[in-house]
Amino acid sequence: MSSSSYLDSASRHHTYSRKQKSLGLLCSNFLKLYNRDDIESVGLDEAASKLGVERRRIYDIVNVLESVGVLARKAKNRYSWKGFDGIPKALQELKEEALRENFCCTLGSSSNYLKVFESDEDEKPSIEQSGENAQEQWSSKDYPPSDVSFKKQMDNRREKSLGLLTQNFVKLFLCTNADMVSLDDAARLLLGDSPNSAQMRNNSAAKVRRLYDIANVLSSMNLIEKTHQTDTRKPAFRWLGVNGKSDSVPAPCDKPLNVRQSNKREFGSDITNIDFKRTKALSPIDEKVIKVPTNCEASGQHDPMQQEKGSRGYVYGPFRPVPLTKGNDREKEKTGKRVHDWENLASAFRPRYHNQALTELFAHYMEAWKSWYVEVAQGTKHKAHLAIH
DNA sequence: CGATCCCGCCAACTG
DNA sequence: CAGTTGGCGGGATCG
Repeated sequence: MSSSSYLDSASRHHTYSRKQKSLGLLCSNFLKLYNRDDIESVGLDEAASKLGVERRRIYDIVNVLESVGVLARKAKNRYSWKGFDGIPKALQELKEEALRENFCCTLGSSSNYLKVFESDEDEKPSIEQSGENAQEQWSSKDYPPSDVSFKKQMDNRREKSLGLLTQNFVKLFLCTNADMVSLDDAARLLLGDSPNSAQMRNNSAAKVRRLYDIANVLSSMNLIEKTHQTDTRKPAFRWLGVNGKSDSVPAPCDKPLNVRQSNKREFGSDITNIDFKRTKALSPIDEKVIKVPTNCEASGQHDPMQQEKGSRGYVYGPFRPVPLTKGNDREKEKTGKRVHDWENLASAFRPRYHNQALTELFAHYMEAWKSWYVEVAQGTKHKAHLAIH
């Protein structure tokens, strides 16, 4: 019962908000749900139902998370959770791989493209067993050991995968000395847009969609930040690195500053993504397709309406302040204070508000704002002329 | 309008 | 062959 109230309220203020279903938000929720030390395995179905989204969406997230080392494919329907701790290593490997492949570039102006080759294999699973026999790569039970077997178009599919795209996207940052890349450049670079081959895969537009997808989940992890070129207003991405603190990125030289520390991003109010269809699915006869078992309290809850815009489009969902925790550290607190057992709760029924996380987030928002304010106050356009050019 | 990007069809890949 | 993965791009939303 009560499931109808969703539709009811949805149709009432027929306000379908795309923001509430964004990949980034979903990723945040995914992270909130699994980013704890007692997690070591993640099931796709499990995640999908807990988060209240279709399976397809989980794949999107999982793919990019895996590319960054947060997850590792363990088996069908199963991923092992590495957590944020896995990121540094993954990035390191990506960087090495990039160098090895001469992925590096000069990222010139828009007229300076460069192709991104993908030699053969991609990254190694994770563990490097003194590989003298590194032929244990992905799948391929026993591919022809003979020669490279022409082309080896193996993974013709993987060629254009979100995962690979993600890795290349990240490599872009790891290799470049400027940590800001515009959307177009990224698209151009990752596309392997050919110089004169006219209507080559002109789908740059199509690829851009993927880029947005990737950017969204990467953003939700605070690895990057969506912005725009300081004067061109052109959309761009800035590398933030692992948890705000510059990680192992080489380039310590140039690039003036860049207060790389802005934890923000609209984290959602509700972990579950109730199924408010887009306005179309008005299936006449078809029953309401509510996939979430639901029946949590279904009255006035949810209320997507009450969110207020932050200074720059960051929305805060309705959160519920919690007495406990003054948390100042995200991701794995040192003071192993055993909070609630959300894991269980989550299993029992759909979790709704993640008090603790939200509280922490709020603190971070404040912090981020402060730093921004300072940053802005001290010469708005000033640390701008770096990046691309 | 153009920039974003969600949705979900359906093909490729497993098992 | 059924189930799992996940390209791909139509078209709704956002700004």
